[in-house]
Amino acid sequence: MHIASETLIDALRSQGLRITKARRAVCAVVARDHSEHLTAASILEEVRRDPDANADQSTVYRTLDALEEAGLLVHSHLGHGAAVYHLASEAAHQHVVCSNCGATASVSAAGLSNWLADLQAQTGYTIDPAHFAVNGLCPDCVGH
Amino acid sequence: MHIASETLIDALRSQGLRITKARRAVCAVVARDHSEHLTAASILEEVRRDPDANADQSTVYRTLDALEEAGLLVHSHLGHGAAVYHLASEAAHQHVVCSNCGATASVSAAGLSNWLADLQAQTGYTIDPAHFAVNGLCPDCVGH
DNA sequence: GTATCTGCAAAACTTTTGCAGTACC
DNA sequence: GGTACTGCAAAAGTTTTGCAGATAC
Repeated sequence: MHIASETLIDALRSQGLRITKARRAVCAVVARDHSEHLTAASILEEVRRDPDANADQSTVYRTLDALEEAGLLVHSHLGHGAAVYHLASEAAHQHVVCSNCGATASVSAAGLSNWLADLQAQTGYTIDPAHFAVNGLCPDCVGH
Repeated sequence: MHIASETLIDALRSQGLRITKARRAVCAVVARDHSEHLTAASILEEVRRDPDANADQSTVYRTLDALEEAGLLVHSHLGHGAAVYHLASEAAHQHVVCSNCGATASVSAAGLSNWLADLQAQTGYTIDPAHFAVNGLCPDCVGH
């Protein structure tokens, strides 16, 4: 899955939001590095790597919020540390995080549907498979 | 499921740990209120309600760590806020958390086994079903 | 021109840590 | 008596907020 920075910018524009240099910079990083586990801190670091495109921490958070509000981005909590951000269009996968070393694995959405339906039936909640992580021990750590 | 404060105390003792007033107080709260979503802050608050049994924040965290180390307690992350603590003996259930209002529901472990086996097969991770939450929208919030 | 956005700085919140003194065994 | 534990205070890490000035439309 690929996405152009312009797609993100256009979506912000269509929400009536203003297009600023800082927002362009954040969108560029997200579009470029969306396959990594982007945190607010790593996005900020990438933005600052470009001397023409500075941005403040708080602006990064506010831009990420705007992108989430627009439905383009989601964040997940992988455990103790910072939240990670993904494109919503790529969110149909699940993170498995090692409780010990923090390593992560991704699992496709295939095979989740029965489980999601069960959960939904039992709770009445509309389950959002994009926004969760599962903890476990990775093969390296299971031997303890 | 019921557990006596003494069971927790005894387990700490059998780990060679010393039994102090602060540890007794934390164990008493955990034993009494384990069915609620106990956070470190709420445990501290309960401990301080008893004028004879004061304890510091850091002592609460250290005691909770000791109980986890002893295998009696687990914590889960339900989203943005503080971790919640449960007795390990009660941990075989799953939390579903509303992304919007924070309401939670619990789901029994029944029906998870196929899904866990799938995850385990796909990732090689030893999945710990005690330590995760699922996000969604509760019935009240789904209408937005 | 004006409402929105930015940067800065500070605060909020949860959790961890260093250290000198206390208390358990 | 000696080691382990406690309280205090401060720090660490992530995210939020208030506000005066800047900027997009």
